[in-house]
Order: sequence, then structure tokens, then C-alpha cells
Amino acid sequence: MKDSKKFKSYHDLKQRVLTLELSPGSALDEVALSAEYGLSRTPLREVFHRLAGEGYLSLASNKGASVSSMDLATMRNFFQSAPMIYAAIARLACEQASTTQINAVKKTQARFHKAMKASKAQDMVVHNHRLHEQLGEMAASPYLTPSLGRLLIDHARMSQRFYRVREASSRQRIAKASEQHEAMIEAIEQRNPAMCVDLTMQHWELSRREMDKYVLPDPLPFDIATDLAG
Amino acid sequence: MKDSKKFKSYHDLKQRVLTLELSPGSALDEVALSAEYGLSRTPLREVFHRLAGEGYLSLASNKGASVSSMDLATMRNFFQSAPMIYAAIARLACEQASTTQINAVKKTQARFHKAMKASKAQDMVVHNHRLHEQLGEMAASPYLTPSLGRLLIDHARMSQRFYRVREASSRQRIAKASEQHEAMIEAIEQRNPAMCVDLTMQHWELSRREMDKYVLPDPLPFDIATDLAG
DNA sequence: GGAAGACAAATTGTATACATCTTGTATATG
DNA sequence: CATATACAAGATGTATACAATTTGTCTTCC
Repeated sequence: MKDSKKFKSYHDLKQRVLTLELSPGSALDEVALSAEYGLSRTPLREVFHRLAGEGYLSLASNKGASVSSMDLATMRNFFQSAPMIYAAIARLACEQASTTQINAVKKTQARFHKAMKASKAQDMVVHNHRLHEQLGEMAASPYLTPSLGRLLIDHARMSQRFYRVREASSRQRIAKASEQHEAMIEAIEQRNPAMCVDLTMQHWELSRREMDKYVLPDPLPFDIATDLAG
Repeated sequence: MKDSKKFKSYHDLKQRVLTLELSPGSALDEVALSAEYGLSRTPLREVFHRLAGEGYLSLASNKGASVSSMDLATMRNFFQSAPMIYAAIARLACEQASTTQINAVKKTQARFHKAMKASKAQDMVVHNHRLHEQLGEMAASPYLTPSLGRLLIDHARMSQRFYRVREASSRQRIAKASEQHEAMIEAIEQRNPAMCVDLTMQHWELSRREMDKYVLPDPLPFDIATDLAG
């Protein structure tokens, strides 16, 4: 498509949020970013509004855009809501997935596996996120995908807070997750909703066990921290 | 707030979509609407993007904004997803509602009741929608409210397709719904999640029984209909 | 008569200039 | 010295002009 610039900025901002390159709560500079992407503020602001609608950014009147924050209150809701939505999506995906979609998700899983082998943390995050987004697309439910989207954003961001390439336990857990992805895809191909939901819950548990040990609110802004120290 | 114009256009467009004044699938005219609301295309387009993010509108590249459509495929998903989300929201609302929020929802229920007594169909739609939105706010889950929002949009639009002021059965059903609202609010005040979920499911069933008889895809555009007739 | 192509009108997308609002800082004042 | 106020710098919001794309219509040619 000819939107390349607008479209590119949209995707790039998404990735920056997911990979924590833009940290939760931080403000976005319209002028700087529009210069960086080579377009004017007008279309960039439209991208901001779109990303805000999808939960990546927050907009405040006369204060511009900032990256959606992750505080303790929302984390609680995350652990309450995620299993329900993930399970529902898994069931629907099983019932409705087309062969085209199944092939697409296989490609993403291959990319994820490759990133894992290469220990490329950022690529792993992006491809894992995309894979689960694709499962959402299979479910084809305009009523559930918005919530899934919100969950996946924070899931991606949280998972990076404790992943360490050097630790064997982290690497082992990712390898297990990759196997689960493949089993889930197979369950979808076989149209076995019960199995797909079961695998999804196992996948969730694997992730949850690590996360709930580490959940922390956003760190204090740097200037406050130095004030306290000084 | 000083945003009156932008804010007003945002809310007015929402209402027009919910009340079917803007029919599903129809295109929105940027210049006409910006003239009507007394602002330029730039901020109006930002409103479009925001409303698209919340599911009221759809945006297509180089084709502008149109009202979100309601086709048969999405209707199926609606009936699959609604009970799960509504129940989850009810439970969370019960656990987390503040007294301020409870008072606010009581006011909305009073307005709904008044609209019912006056047989003002449009006001009923708007206040019923707002009431359920407020239950969503009580649940305070950024992960579930986006899906709830989608469901409420189509629920509001569908409910108007078969409501008839003159029919006693319709009036009776609404009266019952109003009683259920009050019972739900009481259950929330008493912090009784089990009862609140139960009432919510009854409320859903009351609505569903009528809806699934009537569900139809969007009617053909008028010009096609006349072409066929001529 | 019908299909293909070219042109014109209308609509959408983008850039720039201007207006408004926020915020930090400096100065005055108690 | 602390607080309040005024002003200036920076950032956000809006309007308008212009560019690009789509769409409808008219002509031309088979």
C-alpha cells in the first residue's frame, strides 16, 4: 500500500511499545517522531489516536500521547481476565480457523522458533505477540479481540521484565512454550477444541508461574528517584 | 472542559450510531459533519479515529469513515461472547464498585425509568447503554471493558430493531428489565457477586429471547432496492 | 450496442501556519 | 526566605491550503 509512511510509523510505534523501547508511562514527542518518520504532525496524531484506541497509548487533553502504563491495579485485573479470554479465543479459533490462517500462524511460529535459537529476545517478543494475535484473528470475534489485544500488549511487556537470555531456566521455559505453540496449532488443525483449550491453559500457566513472582509497578521516574537519593 | 466542540461531536456521533440515526454500514461525510459541528476536518478526523478504535466506526484507506456494520457472522459471535463478558463484568463490578459509582448508576437508572414511563424510545436506548457502561466502569478492568464496549454498541442497535412502543409485550419486557437493573444495583451495594451474576444472566436471557428471533443482516441500501423494484 | 480509456469532479490525505494552552522560571512582594 | 504572579518558551490543538486518490461520466473505438 501507498500508506507506507503512516503505516510504518503505526507498526514501528507498536513494536517500540511492546519491546519496552518506549517505557510504560513515558510521553511521546510529536515533533521529534514526525521528523523521524518523515511525515507531518497531522497524520502522526491520527496514528496516535488509533494506537490509543487499541490500548498501546493514552491520550490526555492538552498533554499529548504517552505509553500506556502498567500499574499494580491493572496487573491484578490482568491475572483475573487473561485465562478466560485466552480460553475463549482458543475455542473459537479451533472452530473457525481457515487453512490460510493456519499456514500463516505456522510461518510465525517458525520465525519465533528461529528467534529462540538465535537468542534474539526482541524478535521472540514480536513473533510471539504476532502469533497470539493471529490466533485472535482465527477466532474472528470482533467482540473478544479488543480485549485479547489489551492482554497481549501487557503480556508482552511483562514477559520481558524477567526474561534473561543467560539463564538456563528462562531458555528452557521458552523452549517449552515453543513446543506448546506447535501443539496448539496441531489441535487447531485437527479441530479439537477441548485439547486446544487445555494446551492454552498450560501455556498460560507456564507464563503465569514466572510472572506473578516478579510483578512490579512501574519504576519511579528517574528525576524523583534522584531527588530522594540526594 | 474547553474541548466542547470536539467532545460534543464525539458524543453526538456515538449517540447517532447507537440510536441508528446513522445506519450500520453508511458512510460519513467529513465536510458536511465538520460544517455541522463547527470545526475543521483535522480534529473531526481525529474523532473518527478514536471512534473507530472503540468500535463505533470503521476506517478504510482512501475511503473515509463508515458506521460499523452488523452482519450475520458477527451476530453469531455476539450471542457466543456476550454472556461470558457480561457475567465477568458483573462479578468484578460487585467486588470493586465505589459508593460514588453506585450513586452515579442509580441516577442513570432513574433516567432510564423516566424515559420508560414517557415511552421515549431513544432516551431509553441511550440511558440503558450508559447504565451498562457504568457497570463496566465499576469493574475497572482495562482488559475487559473494550470487549464490553463492542457488545454494548451492537446490543443497543439490535434492541431497537424489534422494540415497538405500541405493543404491550415490549413495554412489559422493558418494565421487567428496569426492575432487574434495580435488583442488580442492590446486589452490588450488598457486595453479593453470586446474586449479581445471576441477575445479570436473567437480564441477558430476557433480552436474548427477543433478539434471536429477529436477528437479520443489514437491509439492502435504498438505491439497490429501488433498482430491483423498477 | 458494449467495453475501454481519458478526463473532470469530488473526496480523502498531508503539510504548514496560526491559535491556544501548559509549564518552567524569574522577579516582585509579603 | 517563601509564596505569588507575570512572562516567556515550549508543546498541543485547529484551520486552511494543497496534493493525491478515487469515482463518475463522456467519448472513442471495436
